[in-house]
Amino acid sequence: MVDDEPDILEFLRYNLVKEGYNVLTASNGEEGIKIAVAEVPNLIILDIMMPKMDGVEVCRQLRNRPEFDRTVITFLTAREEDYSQIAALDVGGDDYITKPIRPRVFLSRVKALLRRSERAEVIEEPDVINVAGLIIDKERVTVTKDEEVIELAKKEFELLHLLVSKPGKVFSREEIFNKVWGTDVIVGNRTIDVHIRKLREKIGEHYIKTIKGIGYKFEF
Amino acid sequence: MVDDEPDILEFLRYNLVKEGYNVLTASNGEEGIKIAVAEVPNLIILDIMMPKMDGVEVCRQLRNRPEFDRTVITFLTAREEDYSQIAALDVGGDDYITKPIRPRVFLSRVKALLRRSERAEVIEEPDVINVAGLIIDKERVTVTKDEEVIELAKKEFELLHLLVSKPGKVFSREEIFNKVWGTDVIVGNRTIDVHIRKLREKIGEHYIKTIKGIGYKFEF
DNA sequence: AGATGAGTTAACATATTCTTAATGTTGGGC
DNA sequence: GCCCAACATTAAGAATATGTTAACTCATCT
Repeated sequence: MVDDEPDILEFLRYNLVKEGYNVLTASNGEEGIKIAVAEVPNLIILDIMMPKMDGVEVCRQLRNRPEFDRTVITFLTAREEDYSQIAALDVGGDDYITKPIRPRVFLSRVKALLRRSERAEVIEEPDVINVAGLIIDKERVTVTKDEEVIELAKKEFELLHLLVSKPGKVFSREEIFNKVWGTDVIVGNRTIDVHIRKLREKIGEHYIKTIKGIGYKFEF
Repeated sequence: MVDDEPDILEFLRYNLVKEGYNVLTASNGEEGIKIAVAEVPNLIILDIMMPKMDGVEVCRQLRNRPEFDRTVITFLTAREEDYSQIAALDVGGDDYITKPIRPRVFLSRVKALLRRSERAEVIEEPDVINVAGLIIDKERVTVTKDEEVIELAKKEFELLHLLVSKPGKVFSREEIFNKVWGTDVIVGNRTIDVHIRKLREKIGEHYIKTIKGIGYKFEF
C-alpha cells in the first residue's frame, strides 16, 4: 500500500491488519516499487495523488515487469478527480477506490480483489509451472530445461514441486517431511539431503539453496 | 494484580469484580509470578513499591518468558516517585496508574488496556517487517536493503528480528538470551556482542545501537 | 529368478555457524 | 583526567548441520 499521507496509511493498515492481512506500506512511489519488487505481494494499493511519482506511474512501471503480470493493482482516488480513473485503468489497474474511505466498504473491496487474485492463481495452476527457465510438468512428472527433458523420480518431483510452489520461501525439514512424506512415515534425517542431491544433480546446482539450520528454498 | 497492601488489593478487587472481571490477587512478587505463569492472565497489574521483589522486577521476569510477550502489564505507583515510571516502561511495562486511585478512572483505564490486549491477540505477527529501509522477511529469512538481498545466519536473523519487533525498545542482554537462545542454553556473555558485530557488518553499522549497561536497540 | 530403479540408510567428509577466550577500546562516574 | 566495568573486536576451534558416497532393501518388470 503506497500513500504519501501517513494518517491514511496508518488508518488503512490498522483496519487491514485487524482482519489478518499482512500489510507492507510505503510512503512514496519509489519505495513502493522497491518493496513490491522485493516481496511480490498479492494486492497492491496505490494512491494516485502523490508528489514526485504518482500512483499511475508506479502502476505502469510495475506492469512492465513480468512478475506483476497477474498481481491485482487498485488505486485510491478522491471522488472529484474521476478523469484519473481512465488513466489508471488504461495503465493496467484493476480497480479504484474513492476517498473518503469507509472502512467496511474498503475491507470488502480488498477481500473481493484478493479473491480475484487467488482465483487467477488457481486457474494458472494447471499442471505446468514455468519458473527460472524450468518447465515443471506435473502430469508427465518431468522438468524441461533448455529444451532438454529431465525425468525425475516421484519423490524427487514432489520435493521440487513443493519448493517451487512458493519460490523464495524457506521450507523447514519438518515441513518438507510432512508435505512430501506425510506425517505417519518416519525416515532417517539424511533422506532429504540425498534427494536434494539427486535433484541438484539432475536440474543443476544453483536452483535449490540450503539455509543452514532452517531448511531449503528454491530460487532463481 | 499484585500488591502488598491487603486494603488496596481488596478495594480494587471489589471494583473490578463488580464490573464483571475475573481477578486473581497476590500479595508479593513471587506469588504473583507463580499465579501469572499458571494462569496467563490478559492484564497484569503490579504495585511498584513492594518488599523483597518490586513490581519492576516482577515485570522484567515475566517479560523474559515468551508467553508474556503480548500480555499487557501496568504498574501502580505513588504520584511522587515518578522516576519509577522510567524504569517501569524500560522494563516492558505498558502503562502506569498513579495512586491515590480513583475507582472510575482506574476502571476506565483497565478497560482501555484490556481492549488493547484483545487487539494485540488478534493481530498475528506479520511475516514481513519494513523499517528504516530494511525489508525483513521471516518466510524467506532474508533482509533486503537497497534492492540488495542480504543473507543472514539463523541466530543473526533471530536476533535482528527480535530487535526490530519493537524498534526503539532497549532489549537487555538477559531478554535477548531468553528470547533468542532460550532459557535452558547457557552461553558466554561475549556471544551476543559477536553476533551483534556480524549483524552490523552485514546490514550496516548504524541500525543497532548499544545502550551501555542496559542492552541494545534497533533504531532508524 | 534375475534385472532394474526408486527409496532409504549409514558412515564419513565438509562447511558453515556458533562460541570462546584473549586482547583492545570506550564512556561515564569520581 | 583517571579508572574500571562494560562493550568491541578478532581469530581460532568446537559444535552442528548438511553433503556425499556407496551399499542395501524392496517392489516391479521381464
